[in-house]
Amino acid sequence: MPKLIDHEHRREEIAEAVWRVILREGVGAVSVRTVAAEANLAVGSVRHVFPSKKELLEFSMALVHARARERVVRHTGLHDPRELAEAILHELLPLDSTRRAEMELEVAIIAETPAHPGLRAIQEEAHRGVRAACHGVLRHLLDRGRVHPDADLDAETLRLHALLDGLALHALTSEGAPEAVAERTTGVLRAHLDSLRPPA
Amino acid sequence: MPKLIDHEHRREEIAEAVWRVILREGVGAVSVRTVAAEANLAVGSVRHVFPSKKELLEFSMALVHARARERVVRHTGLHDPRELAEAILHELLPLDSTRRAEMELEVAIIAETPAHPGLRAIQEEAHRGVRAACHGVLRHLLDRGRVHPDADLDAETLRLHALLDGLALHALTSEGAPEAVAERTTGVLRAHLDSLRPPA
DNA sequence: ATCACAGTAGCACAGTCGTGCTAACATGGA
DNA sequence: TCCATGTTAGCACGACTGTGCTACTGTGAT
Repeated sequence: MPKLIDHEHRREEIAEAVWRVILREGVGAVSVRTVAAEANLAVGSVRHVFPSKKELLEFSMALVHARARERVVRHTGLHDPRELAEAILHELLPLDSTRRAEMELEVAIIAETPAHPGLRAIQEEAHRGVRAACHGVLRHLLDRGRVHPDADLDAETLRLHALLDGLALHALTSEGAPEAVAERTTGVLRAHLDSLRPPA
Repeated sequence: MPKLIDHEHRREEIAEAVWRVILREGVGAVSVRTVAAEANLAVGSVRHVFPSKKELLEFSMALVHARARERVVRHTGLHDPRELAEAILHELLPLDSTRRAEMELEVAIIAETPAHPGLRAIQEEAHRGVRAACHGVLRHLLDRGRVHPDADLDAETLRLHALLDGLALHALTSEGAPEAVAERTTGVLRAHLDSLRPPA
């Protein structure tokens, strides 16, 4: 038997190279050659693991969502419902460079769907995941009396989800120091959750 | 004097060809050649008006915003504050094919900024415009007693703006019949404006 | 020591890209 | 009628693209 390579690990290394290229030069700069150079591999090696560009791109984008999902579930043990809510929702906002990169990649995915229809399903699955997270957070808050009992849970889920993604988009495109942007973003989210509380 | 061409008109025709290419095949498919073909012009004619691809792309994207702005200001005469608010905000949501196309182009602009830094300023100007529209709408509602007088106008502006763009993003990516999506989107917005009203 | 074969390296092909450039064309003022 | 010139048309260049393909390398089980 010849030398064996951990395929999954290699695929993730290459996907991360794809990410770096997109963040630095945009999706348009992603090519088998640029990615191979970024990963310090020969083109042949990349194509050995990803036979076509389509698979390269789809795997890289799906991995973005997988990583985010991992981070979110890591918070599910928190007890205080408000703490849990903010921890989970903050994972889905571009508050540091890692999460910011994820959001930039998310936009790139959406923008690329006309050219790569295979990305649509990947994007939709992530969309449903975030929606479910919003629903879960609100349900938890409602059950613990932190949300007005007359609230329409489904409607509030739509509103929170839209607010969350809108804040994410704005944090991505707005100018200013990262800390100031993060502070403003979390402030809006905090105020929104406050506005859902039952009267004291 | 030889044949004269209305340059401004020609530029808009070409920009609309750029839009069609982006919507059908993605930003990556925009090239001097594909755009010339889409506009039924020779490459030379396109390059006569837009000497480089950079200018072609930047003008096309700026025109997206100009068109949207035109539509928004057309509503400024409305009397009822709530009617005015919804009319303006609806112009900024992808509720029909025209506005949907605009939102797709908006995402393409954001995704292209790493590759074309000149688009950043264009995007930021549009961002400030929408923010100002949200502020104006809320100020108007507040002055007419349709918003709780204790409300923090600046904070509510940030929240409404994020909600609006989040709803726009979701209307863009969500599956389902366009009418159903539009109904759900406007419903969330209506509920949000209701939640800002002073107690009866 | 041998050798099957996973992994690496890279050439070749046909196609597209942006841009510099020249040449033809057509038209309105003289 | 004639010509200056705005407009159109398109060739040429070097660079880049995705993919098919072959040749080489190194390793670990036999």
